[in-house]
Parts: sequence; C-alpha cells; structure tokens
Amino acid sequence: MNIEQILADKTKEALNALYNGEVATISFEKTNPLFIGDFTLVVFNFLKLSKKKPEETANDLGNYLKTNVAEIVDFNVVKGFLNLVVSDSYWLTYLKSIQNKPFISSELPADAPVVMVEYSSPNTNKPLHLGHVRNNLLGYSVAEILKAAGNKVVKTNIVNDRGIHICKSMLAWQKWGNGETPESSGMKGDHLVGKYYVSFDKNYKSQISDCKLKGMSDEDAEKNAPLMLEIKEMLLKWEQGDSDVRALWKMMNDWVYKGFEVSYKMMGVDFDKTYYESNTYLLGKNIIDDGLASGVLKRREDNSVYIDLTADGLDEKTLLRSDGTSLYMTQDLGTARQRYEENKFEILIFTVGNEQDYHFKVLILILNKLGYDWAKGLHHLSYGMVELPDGKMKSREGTVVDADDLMEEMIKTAAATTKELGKVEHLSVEEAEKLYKTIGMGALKYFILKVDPKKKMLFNPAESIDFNGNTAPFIMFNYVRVRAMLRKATDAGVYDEKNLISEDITILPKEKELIIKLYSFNSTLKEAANGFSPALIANYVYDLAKEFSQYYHDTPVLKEENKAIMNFRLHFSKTIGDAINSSMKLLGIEVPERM
RNA sequence: GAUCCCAUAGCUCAGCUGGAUAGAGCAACGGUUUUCUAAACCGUAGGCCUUUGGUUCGAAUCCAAAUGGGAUCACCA
Repeated sequence: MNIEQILADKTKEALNALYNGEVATISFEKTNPLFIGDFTLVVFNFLKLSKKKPEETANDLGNYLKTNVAEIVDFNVVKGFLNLVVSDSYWLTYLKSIQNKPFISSELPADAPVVMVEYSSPNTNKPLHLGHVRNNLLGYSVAEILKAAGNKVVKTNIVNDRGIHICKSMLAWQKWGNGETPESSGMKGDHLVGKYYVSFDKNYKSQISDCKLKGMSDEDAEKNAPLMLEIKEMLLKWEQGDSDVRALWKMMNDWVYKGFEVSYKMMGVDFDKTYYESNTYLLGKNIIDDGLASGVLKRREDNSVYIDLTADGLDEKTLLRSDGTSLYMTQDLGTARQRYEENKFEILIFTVGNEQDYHFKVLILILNKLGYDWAKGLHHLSYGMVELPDGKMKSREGTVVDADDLMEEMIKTAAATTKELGKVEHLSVEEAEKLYKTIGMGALKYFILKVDPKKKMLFNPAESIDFNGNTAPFIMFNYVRVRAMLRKATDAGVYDEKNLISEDITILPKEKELIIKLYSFNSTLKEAANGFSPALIANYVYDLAKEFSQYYHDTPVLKEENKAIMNFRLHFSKTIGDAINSSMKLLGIEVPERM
C-alpha cells in the first residue's frame, strides 16, 4: 500500500477517534518547498467536525498520525496546514522496491479494455505538414500512454483517399504531367502529387478570374470554370468505376503511400489497422434506416434525411442527400459502428484538429441519441492549430511547413550543434548519423508534445527549435550522464549491481526530493492516461531531469569515497535514468546512450 | 447573429481535482570548469495571472458578464 493511502486511512481513523466524525475522501498534497515536510493535509474542511481552530485541529491530527503511523517521524503546523515528514527509511525502502523493475509493465492484464486511437488521417492529394506532425505525435503518444496504463490499444489510421481533392491532383497530372513519375523526377511520391494539386489550384484560380471578367458572379465563376467542370466529370467517372480513372487514381495514390511510409517511419509512428475511405464511404446508410425506424431521424418532403438537434443547442443536421447519397457525417456514423463491431472497444479516440469540434460534437450526440451504448466511449481528442508567426498555414497558398523538410532541418541542426560541441570524435559515421536523428527528432517531438493539446501553438521556422533549457536534448543529456557513470563504474568494477542499497544510508534532501518524484511516476501516468495528455508526461520528465541535473552538479558519485554511498548513488542515478527513458518512450522519443 | 476554444514575465509555455510568498525555458545582465560529459550549474532583473462582479475561511484555478484573439455554424470533406 502506498504512503498516501496509508495516511488517508489513518486520518479518517483519527477524525473518528478524535471528533467522532467522518469525511468521504481525504487527499494529501506535496508540501510546498518553502516549508518542511513531504505531504501536507489542509485541515480547513475538518473544522466543522473538530469545532476547534485550524491550528489546534492540525496539531491534534499531527499528533495522532505521528504516534499511529510508523512512517511519520515529524510534523509541523502553519495556520491550517499540517505538514508531515515521512521517514527516510520509508523512502529508502520504496526506492529499493522499484530497483531494476521497469516503470512500465510490458504485460497487459487479460481483461484489459480495448481502446482505439485513431490518428493521422491524411489526404492523399498532398504531403504531410506541420499540423499533421502534431496530430501524429499526439496520437502515437496517447496510444503509448494508454498502453502503459493497462489498456489494449489499437492504433488506426483512416486514409482519405477519394473525393474531389484527389481528382484535382489527378487531372492536373493528366494535363500537364507529361508522364512524370517519382522515379523520373526524383521526387518523393507525396510531394510529386502535391505539386500537381498546387498547379491545379493556380490554374483554376486564373480561370475563375477570367470568368469574372466576363461578368460572372463569384459563385458562378467557381462553379463554371472549365477545370471545375472537368473535375466533376472525373469524380463521377471514379464513382462509376471507370477503369482509366481508377487506374490513374490507384497509381497516384500508391506514389503517395510510398511517400507517407517514409515520413511515418522518420516520425516513428505506426498503425495496427489502416482503413481507406474508398472502402468505407458508403457505410452508414443502415444506421439511417434504423434511425428512421426509431423516429430519431426524420425525412423531409424532398426525401433528404435529417436530425433535429435544436433542443441541444445545435442545428438541424442533414444526414442523407435528397438523391439518397451519403455525406461526411453519414460515413462517420457508419465507420464508428464498424469500429465497434470489429473491436468492441471501451473507448474510441478521434485525434482531429479543433476546427472539427462541431462535427464531432454532433457525431457523438447523434450516436448517443440513436441509443448505441458504446457511443459513451467516443472521445474527440481535439488539438489546436499550429500557427506561423505571420498567420496560419495554408497549403494552397504555399505557406506551409512541410513535415519532411522540417524533420530534415531538425536533424541537420542537431548534426551541426553536435559537431560544434565536439561530441562526435569517438563515433562512427553510422553512429553519428543515428545520434543526429535521435536528437533532432526528439527535440521536435518534445517541442510539440510539451504544449497542452487544446492550445494552439506558435512555431517560428526562423528560430529553429532550441536545444537548451526545457528541451529533449537537455533531458537526453541527463540520461546520458547516468549511462556514462554506470559504464565507468562497471568498467572499474566498482558497481555492485546485486547489493542494491544498504540500510544505513542517510539520504540527502535532493535525493529525497527525487525519490518522491519517482514515486509520482505512476500517478502522473494515470493522470496523463485519463486526460489523454502527453504534456503531463513531458512536464514530469523535464522536472525530473532538471532536478537530477542539479543533484549531479552538487553531488559526487564516482568520486565519493564511501563505497556504500557511492553504490547507493549509482543505483539511485540508474533508477532516475530508467524513469527518464520510460517517460520519453511514452512520448515516442528515443534516448541515446551517449551524446 | 449563434455556438465552442483560448487569454499567466519582453517571447514560448507550466501551474492537476480551489490552498501557504504564481513557476520554468528563451532573451538581458553577472558568476562557476586542475573535480563523474558546461547541450550544465548558481545568481540578478523581469507579474494588477486581460477587466469587472460573484461564490469561499481561501480564487490564476469555480460561476457570470465584458474585452481581445482563434475556430465552427452546407444536401463540402
């Protein structure tokens, strides 16, 4: 049983014994560093029971806990705050109990709930950009966190591989591509396709202005520009299964997938199941039938189907066109049900940007209204846009930060910095390349994940991502210090791996602080899992690394003359290193052994 | 017009379910290396937590309104 639980139980007991009263839940907080103690109990809530002043109440409880809880060696009272001091031996025993045990259990309980995390969901008409990077990193990290918290996680990706936007790239390539391929051009497939998407848009825009010069309204110009008419025809042919159009579609999508594969690999993300919208876009009509039968959905005179959400403060939402064809919402209803039927998930998380908050609110509400029990487990993991200093990214205007470019840039910067610091002398070329990638990608991932997902974030490409301060390289650096010490100690034969910690060690204040930090790993993981928030893990691991850095600076380890103390500090440092490594893994960040 | 999200140091961000004197990093200024990796450590300076009301023993945190910023509100995806 952990110390907080013991304290909570004993406090309840105390309230009963002293004041004959009861309180439902009692929670302790970490003592503010300005005061002496490890845990603090705020007693204001108990004054009604004690009918005494805050100080007296705190003293009563403090005395009770000190005499009745072996782990409590001292306490002090400041106003209504009872600060409790936990014995060093408790913390030592705790540290011993986690020695050489993984922070994250690799085994799942047999009855682990299934959680699906859907993320990435790219379009196949253009390459990935910075917004997708945030999406991928978030989704992957949340999946890792949920897995570590004891869930059976299924990572899924739904590829938006059909529709009018894909036809744009296809038509442009057909018209102006001269048979260009990734091989002939040397371009990555997704970039090549994206190039034609941009050129379509450029030509389309100039046609619109031509039409407007001829006196058309904005709306008519957009609808009647020759390219738009051709696109519509192409989409129709695609839907009818025209073999030429389908062949072109397949060829170009395959180029894109090959490109995405490279980007995903570089990002270090992967998927257990990939769905394609071309296979699922017709789903959902059976749900409509059920909904009509139960009266939740209604049919208009023109035969279109809708749901009235005005009572919930939302609008009327159309779910089926008057011609009977389905809409974005229709297919999302269908795919959600398909997911449930295939996976029987407890929770399904959609990692999608906050511009779709409304869509997901409606989607989840409709499924609940339709009476699906599993709809309670749906959750939209919404994240803010990544903004550039001069406004938001627009792919059509070319003001995007391309994901591949960004990653390459990060790795280059990592290489330059590493060389500048003279850290590559003992590394082979392959090792050095690997290190640059680890550092560069780690810095990028940490930079993005440390920000609360729901907030929009600013990315300034001119100021490349920092490597000092609250960054992944700083955290890695502290891990590397631990590993270097352990290597040296092992080589010198002074590291006793079996005899962990002897009892008579006096722990330093900083050591105690760090042990308490290690102790909070599990509660942090739980919070991160409940809140789907990698940022909590990022903050945790930074605090841990920062405190360790201070400790490392002030406290000799290998230079310590007392062998027992040296061995303790080695084990202690190793455990910190393990915690750093595990935390970083939850963020999808690898740590190097040297840097 | 309606709905949703955001507002904390010059800049980028923490601050969990309300708790004691609001924290980091960057930038600025000063210091630390014969000592386990200085991508480090220490110090100085920098705040009406957007504003106004309310709830409370206690509010950056909860509620309401205002202001500013962003997003969304198609028989598009």
